[in-house]
Amino acid sequence: MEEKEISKAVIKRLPRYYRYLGELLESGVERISSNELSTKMKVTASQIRQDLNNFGGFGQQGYGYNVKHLYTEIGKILGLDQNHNVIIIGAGNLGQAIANYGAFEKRGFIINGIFDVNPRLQGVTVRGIEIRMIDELEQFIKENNVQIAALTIPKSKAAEMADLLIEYGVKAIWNFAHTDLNLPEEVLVENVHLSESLMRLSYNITRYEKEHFKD
Amino acid sequence: MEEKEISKAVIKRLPRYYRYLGELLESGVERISSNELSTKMKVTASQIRQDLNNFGGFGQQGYGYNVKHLYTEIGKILGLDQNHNVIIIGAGNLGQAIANYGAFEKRGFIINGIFDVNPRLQGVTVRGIEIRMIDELEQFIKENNVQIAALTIPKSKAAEMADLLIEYGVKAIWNFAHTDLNLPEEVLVENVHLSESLMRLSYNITRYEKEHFKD
DNA sequence: TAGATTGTTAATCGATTAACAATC
DNA sequence: TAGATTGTTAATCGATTAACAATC
Repeated sequence: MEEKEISKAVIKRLPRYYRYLGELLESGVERISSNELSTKMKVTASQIRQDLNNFGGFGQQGYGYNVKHLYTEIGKILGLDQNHNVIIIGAGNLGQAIANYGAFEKRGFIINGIFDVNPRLQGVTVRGIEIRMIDELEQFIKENNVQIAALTIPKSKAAEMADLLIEYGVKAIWNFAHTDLNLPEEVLVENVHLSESLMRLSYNITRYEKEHFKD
Repeated sequence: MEEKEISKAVIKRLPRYYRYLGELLESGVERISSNELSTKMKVTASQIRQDLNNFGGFGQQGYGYNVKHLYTEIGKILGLDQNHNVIIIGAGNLGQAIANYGAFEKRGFIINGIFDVNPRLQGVTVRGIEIRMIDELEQFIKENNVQIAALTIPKSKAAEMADLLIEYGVKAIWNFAHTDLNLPEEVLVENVHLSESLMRLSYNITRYEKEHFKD
């Protein structure tokens, strides 16, 4: 069975579909057409149909899409029907923010460990999760089948720590450090570069000001 | 003078160029060719030259690009040569993480206020910045010429708060709430949807597992 | 059956890469 | 001047949108 490669652009949009469908589901909507959804989401109906058809025919001519069914199916595609064990490396504000955000657990992302280098934090708990020291890392990853590590440490330490995490068996890194990690191809990395996001905002402010107050 | 519209794809890449050039500068590199940079950044040299030429001819034939000069120029394009006043709405872990991240100030993003609804936090300081109550918001925005608001509150309150911020004069919103804000066209919004980022990671893990352990 | 809406092919648009003349 | 490398045009590739036959 030849799996056709799904483009990154499509994958990037999937979680947003999932979010909108979840909200529709909550508000009791049973079915929706690509056209109605396109109005809500401000994308073209054509794109919605094209995107969904990458994964199968979820709709029905003359009817549209069943919200509950589509929601479930996209959830499966995104792997949200399975649990993922997550650890957080770095118990600073950002690490704690992630640990405290309950909605992740609801989606199957189980945070079962937080690690830090600061000995003062040893044993402190965040949302019931004990902060551990790095010397426990290897054993913990292996014993708890940890798949994802959220990396919320300064960039100076990030590359080294990422190597270690991969060596110990982590499969994917959610990287909040402001640097690119150079890891083997099979390691999955999702970067969250907040400073880059802020710079894009700054670019747009600057351009807007130039356009409107040029003199 | 007719400004040609710069594509979003290009703008998205600019901060990454800026980061790499900053690192080169720090390590004392004086000049670099599109080819060398392309190797470091894992993009094509052609793309680098095309991207930069949207903004002007920063290079020199036979020489390449002067690192210092290019760094400065990209900084200007991104608006990092000017200060931007930022407030944070929501003094939770995420809000505090942003407040505590010193590198933003270095880039001209001056955090001069943090707001929350929790009266217990009134007067508490984060990195020397006092947490204020929402009833002070309007006056504060106007008196301090606040351009950017980082929105780190639960999604149930986000839309309403965003409307308020715009009404009070904020020009741009850095949105961390897991929802889309429907604001007037001229308001600039940069979304950071962490749950969507995590879902993309989950998608890739799931697909990877299917490919390698299909049976 | 008539109406609605999908799934899918074809057309368009935009972004990336390749190529090379210009020029330092 | 010869070599290197840009700036820029042309070619390719991929993603989005439009159109419509299939079908519920």
